[in-house]
Amino acid sequence: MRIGIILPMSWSEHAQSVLRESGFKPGQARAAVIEALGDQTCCLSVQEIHDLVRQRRARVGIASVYRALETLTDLGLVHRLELGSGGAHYEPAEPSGDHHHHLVCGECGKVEAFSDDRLEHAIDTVSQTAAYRINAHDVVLRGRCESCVA
Amino acid sequence: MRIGIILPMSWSEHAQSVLRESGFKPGQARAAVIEALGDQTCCLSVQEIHDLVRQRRARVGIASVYRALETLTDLGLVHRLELGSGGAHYEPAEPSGDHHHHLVCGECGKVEAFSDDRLEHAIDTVSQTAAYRINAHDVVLRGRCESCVA
DNA sequence: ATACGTGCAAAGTATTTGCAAACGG
DNA sequence: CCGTTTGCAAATACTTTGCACGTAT
Repeated sequence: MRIGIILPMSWSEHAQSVLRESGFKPGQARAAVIEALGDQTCCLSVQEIHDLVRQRRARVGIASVYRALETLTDLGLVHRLELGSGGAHYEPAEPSGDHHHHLVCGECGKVEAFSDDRLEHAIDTVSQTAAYRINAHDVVLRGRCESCVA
Repeated sequence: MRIGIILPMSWSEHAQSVLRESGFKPGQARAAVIEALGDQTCCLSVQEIHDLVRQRRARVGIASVYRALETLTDLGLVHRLELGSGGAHYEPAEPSGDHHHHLVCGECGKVEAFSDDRLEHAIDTVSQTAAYRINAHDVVLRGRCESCVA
């Protein structure tokens, strides 16, 4: 066995590399979606992603954005979130498996990330007990953000 | 102050009583939605609710179902769930505040309820620490159900 | 060459809204 | 009566699909 040199790789590079290895051909639209997501730490709506993509490359159709997001989701490169605000949100998935959950303000719609080891541990325990073979989970805390409470 | 006699009250009766106290007038469509939900222990899609409602009373429009569900959700009488399957799901909210979470099979779409004290506790702790004023939370575990794994 | 990727427009769902008629207090 | 509730149809929002053309191998 050969031991490779481990180089720091951004999420965008990682995503492109997984796509290539999975037999996908490079394309402008998908690359632009990956670039847009690569800059994010938390989730974006499809509309927001489309807007970002258009800032860099004109004439990318919304359909291509949806198609790219579906492909990336299937490969486990992005997570799809349903926050109850009418449209799905997407965010890059950490290759390490690390992940966070979300706080959603019901007033202004702001979304923030949080993570908590105890919560993750509790979920892992439940997942092992369940009759289902669990491979993913989402936690959404809903309330009002600081600004909206004031 | 008068102390009332506490009678066991079904969720349906409770919901009707809250509506009355909140100044809503009785109506056939909303009553039918409440009846349909009252029989459930777990969540139903809007389509399923509409179908159940129509089994008992013909000519109830889907719009009335949506309106009833919105009202009930606003009053905290039902919980709305986004399971990622394209449409929202609704279930009666226990007046006691007790609640459960959901296991979703990505293969066949089956949804089951589960609850876990340790998980609730972890969520409560996080909720108190957060900058947001949290008033609700959802947990969804995704995977494959027993039948689909086999 | 051949198959995949993309933009556009059209089709599909899911949900909301406008409105006149029915209904309850 | 008067305001609420409702059914229907139309409108809107979100997402998927069909198709012709571009592009990479």
